[in-house]
Amino acid sequence: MLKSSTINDVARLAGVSKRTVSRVINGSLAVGESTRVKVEKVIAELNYSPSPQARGLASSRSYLLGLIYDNPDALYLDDVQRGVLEVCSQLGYELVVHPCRYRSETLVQDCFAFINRSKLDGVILLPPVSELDHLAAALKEAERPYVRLTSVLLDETYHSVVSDDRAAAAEMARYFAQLGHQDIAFISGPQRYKSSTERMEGFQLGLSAYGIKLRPDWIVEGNNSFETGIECAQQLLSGTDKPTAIFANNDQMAAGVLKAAHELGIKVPEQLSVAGFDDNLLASRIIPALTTIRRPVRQMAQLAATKIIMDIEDNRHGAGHVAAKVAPTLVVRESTKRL
Amino acid sequence: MLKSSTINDVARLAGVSKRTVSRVINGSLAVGESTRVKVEKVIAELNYSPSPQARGLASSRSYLLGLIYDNPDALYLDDVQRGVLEVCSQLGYELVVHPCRYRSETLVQDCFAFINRSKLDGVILLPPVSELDHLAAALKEAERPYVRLTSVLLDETYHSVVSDDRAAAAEMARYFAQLGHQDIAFISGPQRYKSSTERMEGFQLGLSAYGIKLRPDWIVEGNNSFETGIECAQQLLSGTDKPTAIFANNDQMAAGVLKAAHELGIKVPEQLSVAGFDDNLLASRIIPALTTIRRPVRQMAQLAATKIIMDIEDNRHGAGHVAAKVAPTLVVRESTKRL
DNA sequence: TTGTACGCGTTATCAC
DNA sequence: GTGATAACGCGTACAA
Repeated sequence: MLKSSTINDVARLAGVSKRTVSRVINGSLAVGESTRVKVEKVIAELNYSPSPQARGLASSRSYLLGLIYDNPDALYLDDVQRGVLEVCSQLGYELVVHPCRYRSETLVQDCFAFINRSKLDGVILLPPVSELDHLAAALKEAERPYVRLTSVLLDETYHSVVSDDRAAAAEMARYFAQLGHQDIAFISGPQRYKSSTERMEGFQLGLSAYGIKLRPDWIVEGNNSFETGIECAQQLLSGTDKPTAIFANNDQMAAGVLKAAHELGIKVPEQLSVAGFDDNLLASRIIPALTTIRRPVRQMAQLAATKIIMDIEDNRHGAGHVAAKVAPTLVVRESTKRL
Repeated sequence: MLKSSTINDVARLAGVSKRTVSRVINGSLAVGESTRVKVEKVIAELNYSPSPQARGLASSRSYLLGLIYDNPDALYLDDVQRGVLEVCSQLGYELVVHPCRYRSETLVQDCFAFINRSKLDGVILLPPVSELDHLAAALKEAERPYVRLTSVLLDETYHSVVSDDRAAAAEMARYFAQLGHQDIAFISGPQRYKSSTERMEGFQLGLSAYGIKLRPDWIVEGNNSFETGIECAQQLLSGTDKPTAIFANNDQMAAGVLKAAHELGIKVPEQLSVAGFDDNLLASRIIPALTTIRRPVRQMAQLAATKIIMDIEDNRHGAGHVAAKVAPTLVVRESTKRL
């Protein structure tokens, strides 16, 4: 493990002082053109790159970003990680991951232990953890840069990247209505999640534009799992009059609906249209392939990384001007059909 | 962002020297019992934790582990991350993720740039990147601790955690045979992956124990994607005589087989038994639920983290004695049936 | 058993 | 514009 060259080596070979090299590295304007060129040449020759460790020690920064989440959907997570990395690795940051438990009493403490231990420069919060206002408040209090990925604006724009789930759900409603469906059911996610209420309200709003109102007994709540999707569907499909279409809060539950329908001998999409939300791996693989909503997760992650780095590098104003809202899109597949 | 306390604060309040505090932190034996207690008390009061930054600078370590992968399966990745973190966060390490491109010409350079930039203490390699002997060789050459997660032993045991895919595939063969199947087809993964050849050979070996031999034209190669799964299945199921069972190299392709069978009007499992490998999210959600092989991914990740930290902390001997092999298990669901 | 002094690689404060 | 020099927080010869 040959030790790499240091700023001293560069300084010596370039015949200048450490301080000057440091200036060049950090793009200070106050360096003579010829000196700068000379130094840059040596840097290139030595293949030198500054040590984040030492850098951090001196400037109390770590060049480390944290990703905090408690997310069941691995695909979503992977997408986020890749999006964040595309931005941050280019700017000299690395990403440290931190799964946690949303319902833990000690969540805030856990997060801060994580942050302090590694002296993270900032953290990105994924839903549903991102919806926790007290966590965000604590972060703000501690003046620790953070960005929240959410389904509705909950914070200043420089702290937020939001996907307009409400509008997306409304679009699904419009699509259902235009397919001729009137008897529509909705399987919601846990009401404690903002994403759940946003999607439900958006769906209802979209439906009402067509004069359609959801029957109260056709709004049931699951916990976003495959299993509760099955249970909710069984409940919905066991009555004498059945819905002709079901919109589930996510793909997992929609898959559960498919399963339940299959067991009840109900054909999808011939007798029942089903749609989900997320467009995760499942959606395109399952039979029939699921009509769903796709969020531009990768793009959201990139925006989040951009914002947080801007904030860290003392340009919160700039961070506020990066787009904060992205639009999910409807993906039509095989699980929905004109009535 | 109030600055946290340092080793000096602890020393001052405990009325001892820095050096002594340092000894306590690092568990040196050469500290008087009363002194130790006193120091530990102050540490607790101050909620002090040493800065990895400064620590690293002084001892040229970073307390950072890297995870290098180019993996299509997000669920697998998530499992690995959680497994690694369970171990390493407890021992004061953090995990930095690094997706890369398996087929890149500059893969080794990329990885080393990543490692050197953050001065990682060690890296964990996931398949298929873990199968690259020249990467491992470079790591060894650079004396950088690493552990490879593979499907067959490719390296010293202290560099390896392997799942016995060969044995697992053989078990699937036995299961198929005992179900009475004789006309069996196999969809392999890319032959450049060791995991593919291991599974194929294991399957063939297992079958031969029952006097069954795979017809050459019933061994087709996909690239582990859903799409190639469909294509391979179409090819397999278009002839006059069809196999009664298909074993695919992974769940994605098995899902493709289900899709193709569905489109061809072939009922699974009544007319065709299908099995996959991985037990990823898909397997239990799809209709019919997939019979497959489950690897103890979480456990493998924990073992890998344990080994690498042992190696880092200069106990390679110990690392070699941690289990290096784990056994995947057969998970029977609905997609297979007695002939 | 405990303490002193210095080094790790960088940034930041001043002078010049 | 440039350069000594002092931090930053911790580990570690070397002494005591």
